[in-house]
This record gives sequence, C-alpha cells and structure tokens, in this order.
Amino acid sequence: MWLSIDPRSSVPIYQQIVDAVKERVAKGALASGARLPTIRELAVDLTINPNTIAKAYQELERAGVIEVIRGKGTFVCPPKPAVAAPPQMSALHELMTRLLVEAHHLGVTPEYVLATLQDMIDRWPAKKEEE
Amino acid sequence: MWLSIDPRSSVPIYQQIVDAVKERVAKGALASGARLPTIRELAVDLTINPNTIAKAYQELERAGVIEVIRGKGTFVCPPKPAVAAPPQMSALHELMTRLLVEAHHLGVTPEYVLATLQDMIDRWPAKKEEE
Amino acid sequence: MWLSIDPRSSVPIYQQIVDAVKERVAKGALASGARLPTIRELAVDLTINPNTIAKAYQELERAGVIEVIRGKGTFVCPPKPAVAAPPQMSALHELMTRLLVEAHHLGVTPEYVLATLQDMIDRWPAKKEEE
Amino acid sequence: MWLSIDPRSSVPIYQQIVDAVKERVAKGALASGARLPTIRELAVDLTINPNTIAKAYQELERAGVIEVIRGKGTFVCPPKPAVAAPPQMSALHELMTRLLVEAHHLGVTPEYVLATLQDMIDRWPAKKEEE
DNA sequence: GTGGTCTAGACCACT
DNA sequence: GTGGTCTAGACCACC
Repeated sequence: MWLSIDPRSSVPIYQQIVDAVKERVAKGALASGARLPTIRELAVDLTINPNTIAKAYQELERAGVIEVIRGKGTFVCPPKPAVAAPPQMSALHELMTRLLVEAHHLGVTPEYVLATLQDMIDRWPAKKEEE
Repeated sequence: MWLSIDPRSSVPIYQQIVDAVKERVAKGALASGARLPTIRELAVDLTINPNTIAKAYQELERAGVIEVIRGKGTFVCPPKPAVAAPPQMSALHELMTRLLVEAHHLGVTPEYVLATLQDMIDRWPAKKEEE
Repeated sequence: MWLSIDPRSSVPIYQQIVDAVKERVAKGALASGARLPTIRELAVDLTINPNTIAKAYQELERAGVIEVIRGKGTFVCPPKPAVAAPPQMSALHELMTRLLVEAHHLGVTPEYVLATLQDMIDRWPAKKEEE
Repeated sequence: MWLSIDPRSSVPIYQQIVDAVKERVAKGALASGARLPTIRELAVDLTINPNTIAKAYQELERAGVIEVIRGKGTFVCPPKPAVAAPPQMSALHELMTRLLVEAHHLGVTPEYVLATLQDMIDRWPAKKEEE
C-alpha cells in the first residue's frame, strides 16, 4: 500500500492525499523525478474514485510539487531554489503560532515544543548532504 | 472591537472565533476567570449570526478553554497543569510535521524554522513566571 | 441570458466561463463587489452541469477575480493595485508575439494590428475616470 | 537543434511545433521556399514520436503555411498577399481582446500594452521592405 | 440557501 | 495507456 487514507476524517480525501505526498517528498521518500502511481492505479489501491485522485494531483501540480507529462505519467518536480515570498512566509508564521497556542492548551511548555521539534529535525529522513 | 473576523476566509467563521479566543487566552490577553462577551453582544459586534457564535462557544467549552455558568455568563477556565508526557501529543506532533513539510516546500531550512520559533517564544506576551 | 457558451468548441466549457467572466470584469460590465449568479442558477441558465460551473468559479477565485462568502454567494473582487510579477509579464509578452505571428499568416500588416488595437482601446467600455 | 520543445508544458507538443514553425516563418528565419526537416529527422532530433510531428505538419499544411511535395519534402509556402479587409479577422479580434483582458487582470494599462507591442514590431526580425 | 466534496461512469485528446 | 473533461446525482458543512 502506497499511503493510508481515512475516509471518516473531516479533512477531504483529496487534501489527505496532497498532504501525504507533500510529506513523502519533503522527507525524501519520493525523490525528485520519481514517478507517482497512475491515477487509476492509486484509485484501485485506495478504493477511491479516480476523480478524487485527479483533483489531488492537480492541486499538487498547481503547488509545484509534481508535474504531468502527457501520456507518460506524473513525476516529482526538482526542488525550487526560490526563496519564499512574503505572503507564503506569513502562512508559516501562522502555523507556528497555532503550534504554540495548541501546546499551551494541552499543558505543554514552549521549551518542550522546541526540544521535540529539534529532535524531529535531527531524525528527519532526508539526508542533508544530498540537498 | 473585540476580535476581527474575515468572512472571505476559507476557514469557517466559527473556527476563526475559536482560534482567536484560544490565542488570546494562550497569550495572556484573556486571563483565567475573565468573562467573555455574551453571544448576543458578540453577534452584534461582529455583525454575525448568533448561531455561529454559539457554535464557537460550544467548541471552546468542549475543548476545556471556557466554561458556561448558567445565568452568570461564560468564563475562561483555569490553566491545566503542565504535562511533559505525551497524552494528546499526537495532535502536536502532527502540527510540527506539517510545519516542517510546508517549510521544505517553501524552501525554508529547518534551522530557520527553529530559530524563528525560538524568537517567537521569547517575545510571547504571557509572563513566564506565572505558568 | 447571462453569457453564451459553445459546447462544441474545443476549449473546455469551464474555461469559456472563466474567460467570459474575466472579460466582463475587465470591461466593467461586472463591477467590483457585484454578485455573480449562483452556481445552480447559472447551471440552469446554461443547461450545464453545476460541477462544471463550480470548477470555473474555483478557477476564478484562484485567479483572484472573484471571492466566495460562505452562504451568501460569490462576488467580484476589488481590483488589485499589485504590479505584475515577471513570470506573468512573460505570458503577456507571449500573447503579443502570437498576435503578430497570426496576423502575419493572415496577411495582415503589423501597422493594421496596431491601429485596430488602438481603436479597440478607445472603444473599451470601462470608463477611465473610475479606475 | 532545430527548435525547442517542452514536454512538460500543458500545450500539446504538436501544437508547440506548429506555433514554433509559424513564428520562425513570420520572423523570416524560415524564408519562403525553405525546406523543412523530414518527419523522421525531426523526430530523432526532438526525441519525439514521429506521429506527433506528422500531426503538426498536417496542421501547418491545412493552415497554408507549408506544402508537401511528394518525394521531395516539405517547403514553406509563399506569403499571402496583404489583406486589409476583415475576412478571418475575427480570430485576430479575439486574440486582441484576450490580450487586453489579461493585461487588465495583471494590472497593466492598455497604453503600456500598446507601447510594448509597438516596440516589438520595431524589433521584428523580418525585413520590412521585403513584404 | 450557499458552495464543497465524493461517486459512478462516460468520452476525448495526446503520446 | 495517460490525464482532462463532463454529466448525473448524492451528501454535507456553513450561514
């Protein structure tokens, strides 16, 4: 099985696929140039309607994560050297704020969050020397 | 005006209210025991349907952030005791993963994320000695 | 009838809708803040599947031409003062090249193209004093 | 290499070939009577399926840009006599409208479009006295 | 009532 | 065989 989907989740299935692919790419499990499964293949694997997969793939293409080559399939894009634009940086900033707010309401100290994040980075699967 | 809402955002209005209240509480702008505005008051302030406010308050009560005392109003709950063990940590873990994944696709290094988060914690409005 | 669609055209129906709305906005026929017909309304008007209309509307929202306010409908966005970024400018440049190339193969001189374009601008419906 | 093709582009490969040939002809890089490469030659050059090249050549022949002489090869047609009347002008008209509409949504003034187009004409590679 | 999501199944363009 | 488009009809979240 290629990735796991929870059809009962409130987050849309196509969004779950987008997030999962983004995560695998970020972690290096899907290297640049790697071929993704066909829409129909994945639809059969996940027992999900092909249209839903197609929507996820289009979203990923729009995000610049994958690219479609007609008649050949879809592939992971090479990483962009582009520096983040201001509007996108604010999205990151917002995620960080949410992280600290949620931590507070779960009774977790900021220090613990910081330490856990550091640990997560250290264990990040992507080998640094290849980036 | 008590808090600002963007009706054009894709995130539901009731969710925006939930997030905003949680953030104010986490930052200490809403201290424990503080009284929140009435549903009707807030509905008038934000020119929003009272049902939407009610839904947000219910969500906040379920999250243990506020409590409703019949006939008196709604108040901010006392803070939970700090926890270092991972009871509900999976939600936090997921947020952290998303943070790093998004950063990767924006061309931002983990080190930068870590430094920015540290900075954000240092500037956090809530006084540390009180937690 | 709100706009006309040619189901036999090779250009996708949803794209025809996108182009038509963009054109009406550019010409001032759809002023900033104006309300667009409901997806269902337009679907009935054009005897087209609602999903197709929805796709067109989403595309327009992504392009920053319209915005959706939940439960209320879709509206024309205020014009953005943003200056064009380089990648988008090259798209314009490409359109101009195509214009001159097509003109050449139709036996039309560049001078005639220029004059016709000037004339088209003079007759442009949007009143200039309002921009 | 004769012309460059981007297999990742959303515009079909055969269409890219058509556009590229038309552009080279319009700019004078391919003079009237010039011989185009064989389908097989071009297919090898571009590492593209010969069927795709054939489709492009058919399209170009239908457009009156090139002509196939059996056993000899394919050649660029002589230019059409200049026309000032609007026989097939509707296509041009449509392109111009799209140009102005896109410019509007990119925040570019019609005056800028006009000036840029004028400049593009001045720099056009084909020698004017020969047309 | 609004748009957003998903399914099922069909047809087409491109390679 | 690949993805892209469209239809028909259903359910849900939000306001």
